[in-house]
Amino acid sequence: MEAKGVVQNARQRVRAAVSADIVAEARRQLAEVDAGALSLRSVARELGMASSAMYRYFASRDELLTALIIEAYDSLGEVAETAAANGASGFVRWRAVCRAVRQWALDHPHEYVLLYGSPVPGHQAPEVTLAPASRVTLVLAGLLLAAYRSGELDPPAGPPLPRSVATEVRPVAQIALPGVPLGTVAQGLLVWTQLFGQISFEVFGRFDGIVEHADVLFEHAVTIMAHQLGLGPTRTRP
Amino acid sequence: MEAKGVVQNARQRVRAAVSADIVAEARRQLAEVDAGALSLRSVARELGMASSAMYRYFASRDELLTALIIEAYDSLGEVAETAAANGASGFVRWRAVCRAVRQWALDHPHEYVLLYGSPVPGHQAPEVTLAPASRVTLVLAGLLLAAYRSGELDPPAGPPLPRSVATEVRPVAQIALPGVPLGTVAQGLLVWTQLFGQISFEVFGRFDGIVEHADVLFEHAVTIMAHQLGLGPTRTRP
DNA sequence: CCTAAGTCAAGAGCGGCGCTCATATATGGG
DNA sequence: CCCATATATGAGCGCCGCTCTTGACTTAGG
Repeated sequence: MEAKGVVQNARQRVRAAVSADIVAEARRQLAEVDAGALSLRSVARELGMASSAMYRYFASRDELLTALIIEAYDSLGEVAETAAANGASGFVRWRAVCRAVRQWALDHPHEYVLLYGSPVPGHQAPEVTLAPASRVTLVLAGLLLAAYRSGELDPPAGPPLPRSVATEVRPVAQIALPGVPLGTVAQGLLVWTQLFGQISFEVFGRFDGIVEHADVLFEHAVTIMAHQLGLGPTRTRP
Repeated sequence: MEAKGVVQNARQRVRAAVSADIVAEARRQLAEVDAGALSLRSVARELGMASSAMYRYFASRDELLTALIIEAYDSLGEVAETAAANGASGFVRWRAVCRAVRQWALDHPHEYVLLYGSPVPGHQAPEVTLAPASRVTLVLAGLLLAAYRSGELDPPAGPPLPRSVATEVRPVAQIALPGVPLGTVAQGLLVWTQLFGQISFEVFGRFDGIVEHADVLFEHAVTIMAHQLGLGPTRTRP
């Protein structure tokens, strides 16, 4: 067992560099071609190395895709965290995160598809992606929790929460939103799917010919969702 | 120019039959493998014909996929239309359609992915898919319109509708929901994305490890969405 | 300093893919 | 019946992911 410091010997150093180059080139190609069409051989060709040499760095095409997925999740997660960092009210922070996630999706459509589209042919999300994948979700949950604790949150409106839903939602609440009313937690889950449903429809082109300015609808959706969460902007000053 | 009747000569007859066989076999394989992995050669192999013979029936793999997409849209559309056909109230019909669409998605996950997942590698939705694709949407719109006309619909609640959203939504309203308040139309669009966002999250496995019984959450989502539309079950008898 | 171990890139090769094309075979209408 | 025409075939091209052998290079130890 050796001392594991940041300092690496020359071998590890060049290995890490080549590995990074491969991922970078793959990410570059992902901007031009979709994940299904991304090929190891093409990446190798562009890097001037034999395709077989790839397998010293990634055991399979799947593993390279996994690296790209992690990178993308981290990129999106950072964007979301940055957006959530500042903001006078919970609503403002919520809106900032929504806008940031949408903008990232529009800026990196192929990577968004990689994360939130249909599972890539044959690709099963491995364990290692779970943590980076949860960053965005945790940002949203943190936002809601902070708003609740600062008393910004209206109690859940609308129909009463069925017992079955309360039971279903309780574990989530205990882990991510302790103390928050279960009705609000349930709304949080619904809003979570709605947010990504909205973005996915736009990125996947499902609004084409139906909604011309998706940004206008998105802004409205953000407001409505905030309202559903009890995060209305009208309540900033009681 | 010949007389175009239903009666076909033997050539056309066998051609149509073979074509149908190809689509059927492809659909069968789609239940086992995802769209990206579906191959012409495999279908041909199973049908006992040369792979090159496929190209007499479908100009490309893309065209076969298009045929499958149309078939799937029609299958889903019919399910939705059937579900919407009966029901005492708008809410009951709405719920029936939601449940039917979800169930179809769970029963045909690969086909659902084909329709509502990320666009298949290189595949651009061709003109011919537009009509079948809109069947489900039209069912939902028809439902809403009928509920409005029968006076079942509560006026839109929540924050007032910004002018920009009203402008954006007006064309949709004129085409599909004439007379319906624009606030409700906007809600309709949001609920539309939310419905498929919810189903997509479930089919794509995004609830794994977070929500155990997605059906419970779905039922709740259906209720909440109805409430947002002004279709609450509490208002069935004024 | 020289050798043995460990690491790496390269190239050939396997089977599968979409797709094309020249060629052979039925088959139906005149 | 005969021939134009629709249909089926198999070889082949250039991709793909992936494996395996081979040779070269770096590193560490005697």
